[in-house]
Amino acid sequence: MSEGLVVNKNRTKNDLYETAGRLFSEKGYHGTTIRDIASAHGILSGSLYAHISSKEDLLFHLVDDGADTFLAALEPVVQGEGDGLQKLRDGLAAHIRVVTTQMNIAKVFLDDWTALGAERRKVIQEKRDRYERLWNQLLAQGISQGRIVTDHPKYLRILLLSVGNWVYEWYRPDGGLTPEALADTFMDIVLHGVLGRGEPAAPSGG
Amino acid sequence: MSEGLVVNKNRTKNDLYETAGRLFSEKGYHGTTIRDIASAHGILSGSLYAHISSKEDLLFHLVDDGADTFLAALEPVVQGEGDGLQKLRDGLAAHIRVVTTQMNIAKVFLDDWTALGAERRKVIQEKRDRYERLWNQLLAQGISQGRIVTDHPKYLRILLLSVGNWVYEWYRPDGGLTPEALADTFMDIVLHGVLGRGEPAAPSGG
DNA sequence: CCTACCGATCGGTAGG
DNA sequence: CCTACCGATCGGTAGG
Repeated sequence: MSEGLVVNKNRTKNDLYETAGRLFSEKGYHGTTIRDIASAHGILSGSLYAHISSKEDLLFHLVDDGADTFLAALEPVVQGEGDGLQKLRDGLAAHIRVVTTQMNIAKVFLDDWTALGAERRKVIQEKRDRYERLWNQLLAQGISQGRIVTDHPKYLRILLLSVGNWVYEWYRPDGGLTPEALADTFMDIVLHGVLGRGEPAAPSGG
Repeated sequence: MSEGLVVNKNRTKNDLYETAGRLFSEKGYHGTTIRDIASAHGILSGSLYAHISSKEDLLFHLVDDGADTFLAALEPVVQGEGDGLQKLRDGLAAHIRVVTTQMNIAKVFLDDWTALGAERRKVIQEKRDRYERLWNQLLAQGISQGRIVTDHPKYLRILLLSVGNWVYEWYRPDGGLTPEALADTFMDIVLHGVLGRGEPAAPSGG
């Protein structure tokens, strides 16, 4: 019965990653000090090294976790059966769901991975490439089914990922659209276009 | 006649801003030291302070310059006469032109402005708000002319700016599309959509 | 996880 | 723009 009172105990490594992720997301990797992280975690800076071996270790863990999260969200969509249009929408929703529900990890993955040393950056670059290939597959499926028609699949991919990535810059969890509603809204624009039937304005003086 | 030999002299403040902009863009504000900048500029770190009064001064100048550059590019488009569709395309082209031809300034403006102190961040926030309002005006013009039809003008603006901003993450000046061609490609997708005439896949087992 | 500390580097200054 | 430097803070360690 007294276990409800046990707070601030039994902090796990996950707490530490969460704290670091929040701070890196807010102030960037280089803008966050070891002492910031330790202080937010409620310990002294030297004590951090009982859990990690370097600041960059912390960054790599978060970035790698971010990469895996995006991959794990998209892979079942690409491999699934069904209509290519629906799958594309599901892919965008999966991406936006990661960005909105794991905003810190997504932001650190997207923004701070370049702070990694060459070797670890290469590991992440490979996962980024894999993620891009998954998107190409997803688009290729919709195109081969005739559900998507475009002369510029590459720029359609760039457009979708741009809009999906940029979500972390403006999205606020409280009171906004759900990730699914967001994906639907963006997909509606991209699928049907926004061109009206109005005529071009007459050249002035004509 | 000997003036052709006078090199590495007469460095101006603009050289310094360019150097700082390049380094901030590459490694971020916090990832760049005063000594990095001085060294790339060919002087010692203490000598920088003959030109600037603090590292944050340097950042503010670059970010503010970036804000003004985006505003100056978009304002004539919004105020100009003509077809709302063409103006929207011109607005996107103007934005992408800034990002691609002044990539360092654009990146520092978009990425590093949050490193500013509260007061200066507020100055930039106001210019960001102004820029957003300009985009809303531009969209409203196209909508009132009936050239643009959408239930979600806010998300159309977000989509266009997302795709415009993210350009700095992947664009490489050599061998890529021109800013105008890029804007045309993205606008084509957004105006006409990419929905094919294919039928939805039949439910499996149906 | 703390005490106590390390060498290196940070942004910045005085005086020329 | 250099010489010569400052106090503060950085990431990290030894020993408990």
